[in-house]
Amino acid sequence: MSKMKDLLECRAGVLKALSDPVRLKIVEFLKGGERCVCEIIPFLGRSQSTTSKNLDILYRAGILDRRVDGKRTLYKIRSPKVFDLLKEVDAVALEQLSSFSKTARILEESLKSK
Amino acid sequence: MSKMKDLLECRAGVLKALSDPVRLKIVEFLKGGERCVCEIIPFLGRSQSTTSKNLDILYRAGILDRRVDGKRTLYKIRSPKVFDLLKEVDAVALEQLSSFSKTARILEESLKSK
DNA sequence: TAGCAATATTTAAATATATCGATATATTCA
DNA sequence: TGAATATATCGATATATTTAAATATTGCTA
Repeated sequence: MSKMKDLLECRAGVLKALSDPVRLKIVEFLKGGERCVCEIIPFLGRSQSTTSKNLDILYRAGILDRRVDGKRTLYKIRSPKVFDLLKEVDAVALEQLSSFSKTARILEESLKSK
Repeated sequence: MSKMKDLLECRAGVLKALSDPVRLKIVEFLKGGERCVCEIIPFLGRSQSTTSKNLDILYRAGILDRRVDGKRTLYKIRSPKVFDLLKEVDAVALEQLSSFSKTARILEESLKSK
């Protein structure tokens, strides 16, 4: 009965793909819709190879869709459910960290200013 | 204006704490309510020090609460919102991976048998 | 076809993470 | 107080991750 183990591995896969600020930034950027890698690179401010690798990680985790158009590659969010997920992450971070004032204040203000 | 950066770091913190199968297993176990470390150790099947360290990671991420009672330490889920979060993770994994049949089938069956 | 442009992939180095055995710190109890 | 128990912390090691430079690949365009 390692069904439970498999479930936990799947969950961990999605969570791990999202647990990096650079990749979260990509997800935020793609909120605006499909984007070319050539637009994502300057937005991230990382090297081309780093950007490409992080996009690939999100793609293989099933979070992004990819489409080749000529010599461009375009990425987009596969399902808006990711945003529901992130909303829950914020809720957990907010509620559960509200005692540890510093982090909570940062979060609260970040959310307010949206 | 690195508010966005801070927000992303907070998110990444919560996500990173949860992105490990051992720690997800702890969270599942604590669904049953508050538990003593001495109960968690045999359940996990990891060393005492590993167990203690993983509990600490979840505690410092604000996901678990900790209470000392005599020579025991008891841990529990700080807020049931974590389960909402994990539900969204499952939803993303399911929907977005359903094309990659293998992983999806594993997940689907895991969820069915609950 | 030659050459350029956009991406992906490979490689290597730096950093982070997971794990365990050993040791330290409390707390209870005789 | 001293022994026993429960847990945390330290130190070391193995593994994984992140990143960037260099290289490879693919599709345009002249």
